[in-house]
Amino acid sequence: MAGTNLVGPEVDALELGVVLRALADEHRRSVMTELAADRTDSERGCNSFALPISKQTQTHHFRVLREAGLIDEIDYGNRKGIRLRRTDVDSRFPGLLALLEAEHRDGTAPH
Amino acid sequence: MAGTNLVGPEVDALELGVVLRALADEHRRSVMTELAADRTDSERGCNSFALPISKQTQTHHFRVLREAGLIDEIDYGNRKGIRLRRTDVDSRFPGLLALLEAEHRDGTAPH
DNA sequence: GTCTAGGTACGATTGATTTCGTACTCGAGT
DNA sequence: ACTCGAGTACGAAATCAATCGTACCTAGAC
Repeated sequence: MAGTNLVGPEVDALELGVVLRALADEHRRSVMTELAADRTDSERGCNSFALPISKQTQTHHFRVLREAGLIDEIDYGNRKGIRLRRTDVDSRFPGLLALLEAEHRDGTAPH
Repeated sequence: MAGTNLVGPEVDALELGVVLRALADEHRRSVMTELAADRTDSERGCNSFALPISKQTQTHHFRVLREAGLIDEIDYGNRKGIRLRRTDVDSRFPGLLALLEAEHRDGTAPH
């Protein structure tokens, strides 16, 4: 029941190159802009992002985000939770999440 | 003698995806971190960056940076100048250059 | 135990990106 | 005019990244 947290790099091991390569992909960036815009930092399901790609490819993208140190993945066995590593990212790359949050406002249709 | 400025996108046309893809490459990012760290924003020669790649490949990388809107390229015919579009980048993506500048401090050997 | 929904492992394919070889252009200097 | 240094154009090779098909695993519901 208590999911196991899949490992990612420590705060001090975060590398800008890896992070920027992770954010270069449109799908991964759309995930990150949503996470950055949600200030509650609540855990989210993997398929709450409505990505127009197969589940195998989603697995790949979430792994890239985790290995870049941007998110935590919590493995429950038959499902998975995603959470933004906001404090870590903010401390290592201040201003980065603000850029993504601004992009989310631009990319979200006004309602 | 007065070089012609090669065209890049207007400020409002800068796209985060294009910018992040441009910054994902190590060589292009090393150029950008150097430019971001130099607060005088002086024009620089193309080969003042000591990139360990052929000149054809350098041409390619500088073009990517220009088309992303990050730099201006001034063509003098037999040589070329590079200048950071600091105000444009700062106004469209505030905080981005600060991230690159911080990376320059980390990546520069202490002397 | 069986079934099902969500996720992963592995491999193959496809597409994009980086890189460079060859040939060419341009301007400065002699 | 000739040469030289710096850069570009074009195309090919090589490398890397995104995508998916098939098969498999896991926890929960029945």
